[in-house]
Amino acid sequence: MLPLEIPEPAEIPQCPAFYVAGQHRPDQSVGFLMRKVLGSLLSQVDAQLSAYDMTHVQWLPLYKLVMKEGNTVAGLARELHIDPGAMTRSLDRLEAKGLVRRERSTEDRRVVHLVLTDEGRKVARKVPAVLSSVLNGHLRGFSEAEWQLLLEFLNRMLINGEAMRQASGP
Amino acid sequence: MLPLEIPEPAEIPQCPAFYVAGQHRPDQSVGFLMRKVLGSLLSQVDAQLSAYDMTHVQWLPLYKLVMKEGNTVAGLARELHIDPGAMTRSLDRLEAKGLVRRERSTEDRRVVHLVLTDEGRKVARKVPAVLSSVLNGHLRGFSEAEWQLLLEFLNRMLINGEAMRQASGP
DNA sequence: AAGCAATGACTGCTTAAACAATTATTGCAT
DNA sequence: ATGCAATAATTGTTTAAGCAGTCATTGCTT
Repeated sequence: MLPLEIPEPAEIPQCPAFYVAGQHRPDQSVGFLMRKVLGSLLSQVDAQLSAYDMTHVQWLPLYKLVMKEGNTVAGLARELHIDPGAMTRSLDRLEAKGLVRRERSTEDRRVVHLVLTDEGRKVARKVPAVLSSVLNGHLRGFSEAEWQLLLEFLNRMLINGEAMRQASGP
Repeated sequence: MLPLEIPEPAEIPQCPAFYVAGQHRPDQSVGFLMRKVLGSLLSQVDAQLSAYDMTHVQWLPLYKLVMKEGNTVAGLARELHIDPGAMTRSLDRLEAKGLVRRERSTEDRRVVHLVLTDEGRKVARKVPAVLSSVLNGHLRGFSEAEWQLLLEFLNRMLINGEAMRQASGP
């Protein structure tokens, strides 16, 4: 006999069990849905920026730079939640394209300041408008209150996630 | 003179402009927030499944297989929104680990049916419970109505995205 | 029945991400 | 002042995603 495919119940007690192991339909999973929505957002921004031969891996750092949210390798990596090593190599490509320049800091000789070249700034300045229009387009039909509620939900999930991390992690 | 860093306004008219180019704070962007939430979800599932030496790239196909949502390379690739070529190579690794077996279909000799090995089924059956507990954990404090509202919001964003795609795409 | 577009799986190539280890520099502590 | 932990950037290696192109098979079409 083959073993039945009924998964074991989770050990962790849950207050309201929205999801029961092995019983959710994919279109009801916040995880899969968010995955799809995020994919839709990114692919549409990418499409609108394809004229500049950039994909989100490349325009995200430019965006953060032009918005002045970080101007070092480690800073950008933290902002974008990617590994500093990966960031270094992405910046290599951006530098090779002449969009970004590296300048070793004089105060702290460990850090490298990243500065947009004129060409880089020209591209980076296109990003915010595209980003806004794609976000707004996906929110068509939402009321202001619904939008705020969505942001609140996402923030609450983040806080819950952080709490879980601290409970199990260190 | 350097050019001022004020981006041009989006050409596409928006009904309620939730986002104005260059003026949003990162913690108010549904995009960045969803990115963070998704990262939190995946990293916590990964952590709980790390005993099996698997990351989401590997347990996602197993999950889809055990849930019987697709049993071919192309089918899984569609389900997971990744490229068939990437799927082939992921399956190579899963096959090398002895978790999945490929069986050429007899009816349609183009397709390869994917079947979980006993070992693969053993691992795959762990996934749903972990997935549920992580999702429920991130939804702690949500009422049933709030959960449903969140799902509704995400679905509406998806539909909007689809509409935009058709308007600009083909 | 022959031609042909569509489909499924796969491969080569480039870009990218995580992880670990390395080097240089800094600041803190005693 | 010296030692030492922390930080910044980088590199090597493995795993992975996207894209284009290939080959075999299928089914439609006329």
